[in-house]
Amino acid sequence: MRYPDDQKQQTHDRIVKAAARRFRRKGETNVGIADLMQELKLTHGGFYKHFNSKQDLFIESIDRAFEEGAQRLEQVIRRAQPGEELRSIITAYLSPEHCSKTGEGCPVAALASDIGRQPRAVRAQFDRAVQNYAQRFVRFLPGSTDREKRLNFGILFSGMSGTLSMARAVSDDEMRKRILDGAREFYLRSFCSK
Amino acid sequence: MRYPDDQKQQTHDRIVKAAARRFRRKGETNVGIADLMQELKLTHGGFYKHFNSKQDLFIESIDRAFEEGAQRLEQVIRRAQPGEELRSIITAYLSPEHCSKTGEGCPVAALASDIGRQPRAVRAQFDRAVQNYAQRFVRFLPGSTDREKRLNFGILFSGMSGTLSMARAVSDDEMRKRILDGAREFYLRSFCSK
DNA sequence: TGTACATCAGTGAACGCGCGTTCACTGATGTAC
DNA sequence: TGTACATCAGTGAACGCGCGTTCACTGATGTAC
Repeated sequence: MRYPDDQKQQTHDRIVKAAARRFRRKGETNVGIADLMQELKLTHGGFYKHFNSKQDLFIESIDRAFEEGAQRLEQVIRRAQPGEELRSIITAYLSPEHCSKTGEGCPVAALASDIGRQPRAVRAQFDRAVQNYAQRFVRFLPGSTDREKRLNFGILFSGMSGTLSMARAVSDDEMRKRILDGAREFYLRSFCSK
Repeated sequence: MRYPDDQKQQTHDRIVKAAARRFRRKGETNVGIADLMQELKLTHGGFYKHFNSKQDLFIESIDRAFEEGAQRLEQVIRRAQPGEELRSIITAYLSPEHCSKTGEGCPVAALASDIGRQPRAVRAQFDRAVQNYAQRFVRFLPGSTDREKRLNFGILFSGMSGTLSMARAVSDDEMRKRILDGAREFYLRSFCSK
């Protein structure tokens, strides 16, 4: 073969990585295959050597975005004082940095409403990605049973994602800050002081 | 004039009303002018007698969606037992009915991430609409000052909107139910039992 | 070792299609005389 | 009262454009002999 053995896989990964960011930043419909490939110094024709359709790429991108998000979270946890893990998670999630970096941030906050409009195949992948994501972090949530911890995970993350979306939609900087600060205090109070 | 005096205004309103639903159901980019006009038995050319651009329609639709949302909420409040208003609001917001009716439901849950990607003009209108919406309901929120009530309003509604978006994105019916039920209990506990 | 051939990731022109927007036009009515 | 004209909401063909997808092709390399 004229290309190194793993070249195809590498290109595939580069496409998914770039797409995972673009989809979060611009939304599903506003990402074009040609633009995306051009960013990677490739031409649009080659795209279909790697994916059957834009939808397939979107599905893989969801997975990738959750994996990135999980790794970011694990880093936050590693840097936290023992016992302060959840506090760190909430503070990082509702920080101005996370708010401004949509493309590198939480896929739920960036894509939930897009995904709600997608066909079942996409939404089923979302289910799996969320479940896997949850599994890696439930242990830091309050609750005496696994069920309870999972429930709290869903409440906390879906709530924070809504706050983040809202903060991003708002145009006034003061208003955005108030939304983020208010919610941060609330979630810390509700989940970290028991 | 060949048409009744208020015909133009009426058509304008019909377009905005239909658009407010479509935008929420399908997302900003997935709504086409021609389809929208066809729904109203009109042709696409006439659209520009009423609006300068699709963006202008989107801006008016945001207002309209919030107004509809506010009226729906006021109806919920009117039907509630005195003192149970906030409880009714939370229960209605996180109900399966609201979850399944994206087009008729809360504009924040349906459009927040779309709006975050829009130019300033659109987002500024969103600010105003949210402020006005808040003003009509803050009195039902807990808090000893107006500032505190407003803060709680933002926390509660942005949180619930995230939960709703998440519930809509998920493909598994059981999972969706768990998300909604869990969050409903949580918000009732946090905001209604003090 | 040298040569002919097969492989296949990536190229770029072309496809049909739907979009937002423009514009010359229509035709029922109100108004001027 | 009758007629000519102005108005203007709505029509529908046409515009340029970008999209997702297809496909015949390229050309550097590995392999067979």
